[in-house]
Amino acid sequence: MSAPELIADGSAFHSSAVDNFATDNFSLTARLPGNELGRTGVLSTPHGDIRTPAFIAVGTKATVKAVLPESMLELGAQAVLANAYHLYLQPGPELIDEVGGLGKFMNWSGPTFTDSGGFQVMSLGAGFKKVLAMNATTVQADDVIAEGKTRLAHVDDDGVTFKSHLDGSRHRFTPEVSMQIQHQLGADIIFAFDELTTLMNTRSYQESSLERTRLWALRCVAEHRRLTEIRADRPYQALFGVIQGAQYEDLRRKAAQDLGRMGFDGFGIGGALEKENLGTIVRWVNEELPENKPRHLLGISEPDDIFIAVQNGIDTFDCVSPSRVARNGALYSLDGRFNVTNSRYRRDLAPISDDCDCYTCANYSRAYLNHLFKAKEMISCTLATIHNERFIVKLVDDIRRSI
RNA sequence: GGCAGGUUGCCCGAGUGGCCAAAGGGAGCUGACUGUAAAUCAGCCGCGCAAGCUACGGGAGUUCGAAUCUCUCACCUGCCA
Repeated sequence: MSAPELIADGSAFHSSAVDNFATDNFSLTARLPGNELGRTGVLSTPHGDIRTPAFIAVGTKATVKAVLPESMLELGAQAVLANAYHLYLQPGPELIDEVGGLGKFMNWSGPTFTDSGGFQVMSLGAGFKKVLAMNATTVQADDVIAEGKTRLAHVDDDGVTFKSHLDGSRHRFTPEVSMQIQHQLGADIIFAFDELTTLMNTRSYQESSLERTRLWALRCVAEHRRLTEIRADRPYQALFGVIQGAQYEDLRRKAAQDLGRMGFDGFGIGGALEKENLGTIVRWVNEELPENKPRHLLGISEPDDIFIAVQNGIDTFDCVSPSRVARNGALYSLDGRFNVTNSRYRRDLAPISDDCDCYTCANYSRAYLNHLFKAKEMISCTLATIHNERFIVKLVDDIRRSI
């Protein structure tokens, strides 16, 4: 479906029946042979199509850090994901609404996503980022805070109270508020407000949290419908529900069934994902979700994770890792990730990765990158990010072509 | 020429009798980073596997014990001639 068609179709979604509310914005184009879940497709948005599987670059504060939008386009990024919490604090959703929405504001003409602020419930709250997708731990507690950090978010059944990390001011997010902000930001694909737990939480906390997220999902759908009708002149924004449930099969399957019936346009899979169980957890969820809806894996993109995710039916995913890691001097190559700051690259005139077609590899050596990082030159972040983003985009392109 | 101050590990710099192989930075080395409180964070950082050795400008002393006190030499920095 082309963009104008989809906008025209928007009116069709204003019917009152929840089940008919969602868009028909996704079409499957191929399946991974001998595999029930893996597939390719096209996800249509008012700002263009996304060929899936696709890596969605993260630009939290309406910028992929250190890189121009033009460079992102050039390296093949299909869409960008920003963050409602961060843009709410700065510069404020009213401003972005006024100037014509996120894409226009940041000069990105392609598709855009916004995350709901749900991630910040965890990252500013319990704050143990380490248990997101990495090593599990046997310690279980419901109120652990990373050492040396002050808790900035408190959850209750109605919503979350945040203390701004910028100036300490208090803010309140509810499912409705998140929807309102995301409608003002105007991204093509927005996410339901959810609570992100960690692997540290107890089973009983996971259960009550999941129920909270389910009720929030219902409220998000209702508020999204209301706002969509009010703002019927705008391009339709697709709403994705977020499946939580941590490492528990019954909770994951139940969440997928529950949200699968709520009339979302697509789904995000989020929360505590033990790296070793990533494929299994994604499979549980995708076996339950409606097949004709896009599935986004939130916050995952290490190369090995990408293969597993796509095999198990993921269509899109986003991740800060390629850009964050790049800014810290870690670069992807065919032989794995390495730190260019290591002294052994001081005189290495080879490009970062053999067989990479990115701007950085075409023009610069490891030795030069090593120097730029050592000298703390800003361009180091730019060149390294361009490479890592291209590396992941190309990897996913290659996977898509092979399906 | 006189008076005063100074010389500490790769660099800057704290330390003025034992708790000093010597604070803290920086540099160097390594690691981490998965819906971004991140151009961030963490560890190592005289030699030796160790017992131990060598170290606070050089040398000589005082003391059970000196980076710390005394003498002397060298160099540096102020101010006065």
